[in-house]
Amino acid sequence: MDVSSVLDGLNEAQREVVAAPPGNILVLAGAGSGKTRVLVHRIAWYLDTEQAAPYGILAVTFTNKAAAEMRGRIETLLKRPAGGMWVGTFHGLAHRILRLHCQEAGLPNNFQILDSDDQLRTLRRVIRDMNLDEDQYSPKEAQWFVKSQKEEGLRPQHIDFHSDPFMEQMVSIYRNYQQNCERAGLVDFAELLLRTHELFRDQDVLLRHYQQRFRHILVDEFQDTNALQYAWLRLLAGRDNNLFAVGDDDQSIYSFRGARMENIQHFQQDFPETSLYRLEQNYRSTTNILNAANALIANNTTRLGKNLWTEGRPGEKLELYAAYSEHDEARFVVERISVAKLNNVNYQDNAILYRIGATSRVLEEALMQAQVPYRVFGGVRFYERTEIKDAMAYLRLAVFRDDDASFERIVNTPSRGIGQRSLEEIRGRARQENISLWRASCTLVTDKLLPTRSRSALERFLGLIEQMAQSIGGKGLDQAMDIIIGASSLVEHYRKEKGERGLTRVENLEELVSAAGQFEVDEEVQGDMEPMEAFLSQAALEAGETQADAYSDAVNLMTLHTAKGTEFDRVYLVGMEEGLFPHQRRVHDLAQLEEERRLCYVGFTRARKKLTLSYSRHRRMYRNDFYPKPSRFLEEIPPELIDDIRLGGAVSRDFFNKAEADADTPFGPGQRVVHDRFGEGTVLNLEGRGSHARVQVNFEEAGAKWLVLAYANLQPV
DNA sequence: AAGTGAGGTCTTTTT
DNA sequence: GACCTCACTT
Repeated sequence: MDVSSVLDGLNEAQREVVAAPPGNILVLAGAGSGKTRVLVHRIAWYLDTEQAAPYGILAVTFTNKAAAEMRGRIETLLKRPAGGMWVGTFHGLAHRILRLHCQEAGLPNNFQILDSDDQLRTLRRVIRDMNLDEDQYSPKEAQWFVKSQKEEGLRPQHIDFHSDPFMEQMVSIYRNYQQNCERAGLVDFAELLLRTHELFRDQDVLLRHYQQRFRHILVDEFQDTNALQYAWLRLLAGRDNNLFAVGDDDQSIYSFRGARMENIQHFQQDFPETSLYRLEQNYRSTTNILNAANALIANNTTRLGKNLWTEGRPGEKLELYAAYSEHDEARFVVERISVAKLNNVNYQDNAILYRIGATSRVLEEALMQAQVPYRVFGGVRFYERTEIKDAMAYLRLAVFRDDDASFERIVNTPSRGIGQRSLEEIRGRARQENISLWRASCTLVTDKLLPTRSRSALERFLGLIEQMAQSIGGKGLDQAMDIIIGASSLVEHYRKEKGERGLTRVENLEELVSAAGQFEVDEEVQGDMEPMEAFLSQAALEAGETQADAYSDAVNLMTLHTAKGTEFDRVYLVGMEEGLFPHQRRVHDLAQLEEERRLCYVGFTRARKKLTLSYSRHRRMYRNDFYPKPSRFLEEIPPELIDDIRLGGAVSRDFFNKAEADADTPFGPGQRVVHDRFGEGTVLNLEGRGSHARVQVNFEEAGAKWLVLAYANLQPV
């Protein structure tokens, strides 16, 4: 085959990486430098030069989206399906391995996956059963503890609690939780990785099998790997295989979920004879944007070092808007977007980014008012919604009775007379005999150990599940789902919920039936699984989308974290305020502050043509008023790269010094207000203080007027 | 056992 | 402003 086509369209540095001799390779690739591109071409190059068969390649990412995209790009490049290659997420691949070797891994062959929500519920249960104070031993904290211990590769018996009674108790919680999971055949996310790691570590034959198979291992976004994933890779790569890792330490923004930037820094020590490459040419942004991003990130001390450059033109300067309130800020952004739309900039080429999700509300209101279509990324995903999880729990229980998490979830949903008392009985029995809740219930019913009323309620529930299991036998997935939902009375239950909420839930349940109908076993990813098995695990492993219609022309709203990996012509980064960004809780520790700065860097480098920053001098959040200072990150940008803007032509140069002014008047120029008699208008000017304060408002109908604030009863819009 | 109202909390996110 | 948990009532 023609090798040159794989190298076509790559720059010198990229070509060098793609065609590098085999061995361990670390590629430090800056934002927009063609990171994934290089990885995809590297795979194609292996195949085309016949250094590897698809069967010998393992490509790993973090998200399902990235995995799907990678597979698609490989196939496009090769112009044929990439059969036999393993492409997936760490968790997806670990899951596949565990399914193939469940016996060796000590798991039942129909084990189920416990998602974070199930895990938290289970832990809360465990803590209560231990009669511990939930304030002292919070389920959240226990969840964090269990997760981080597992990520360190530690089982309860390995943990040294240094005779600290609190830690000792945490270890007990971990132990009991794990016993619960074993009994119920449940595996949480971290467990997927840890089990696989232990499997490889303890079963030499298996390890050697996979080591000999996957001669070429490729990892994207390497800076996001956690300790366990790193150990996993080290084990699998062994001494002889080729590990190809691509990452950017400047875009490491996930330490809070266990990611270790150090993994990049230790790579060269841990993987012998590593060749290091850098990709520093950026193909995305203008010089002005890149210079701002470079200047910003240069303030970080713990960097491997990299400087992005571009051959592009300087482009427009950055813009900075100092708003009077979050409403003013939102209106400014919406107005910019609307004006741009008139100049043929599509809505979908704009993104509004923010540090925390709560910021989106005001922006959404402003967009809605201006009738600008938008979509918000993030939020609760399809398979995470209450009603969907309920229906899935019925299905899971019908398929696998020992699934305690599902049992707990639906035993009394909808309410059927099985209350706390009965449940305590069931749990006690389960613990005593070390059996699942289902089996405990069965013995309680046959031994007639409950009050008649509770017993018959429980008996009806057991009968319901048995009957479900029978009637879905041999049926297609969608039919089975339909039967389950019908028999569960969930629709009737949720229809009772007030307002639009209940309606959406019922719709979602209907949607679930069609999702089950459309589900196809992905041969490349789940070839070894039964459809039902594949469906249930997929629901847990990839919780689905939050928003569907990707094709419509709409403004994109998302948090900075969600924005990683995306790019847009025009980016609006709002809320550039101390306390909000960098976030209050992350300014006291240098490492955390630097991660905030990297987050800012990620935000800047999303923009192709135009980057607009804004902050507000007044922000009402939760239930408090804040008068924040502009973010320190703004001061780290060379001033000559920024234009600073005021609507109506008035430009203020000294925005850094006057953040505290006008703190006692709720209105500032640019603010939209409504007056009882004159209707809506925009504040033009302000004078005086206290009871003498007057505002000049330009009303849509009545024109410009001066009003005394104390009498005018103006309301912000 | 089930339904209602008060009170506390509120980064970021994937699997 | 919204959500979740808990305590109280019916």
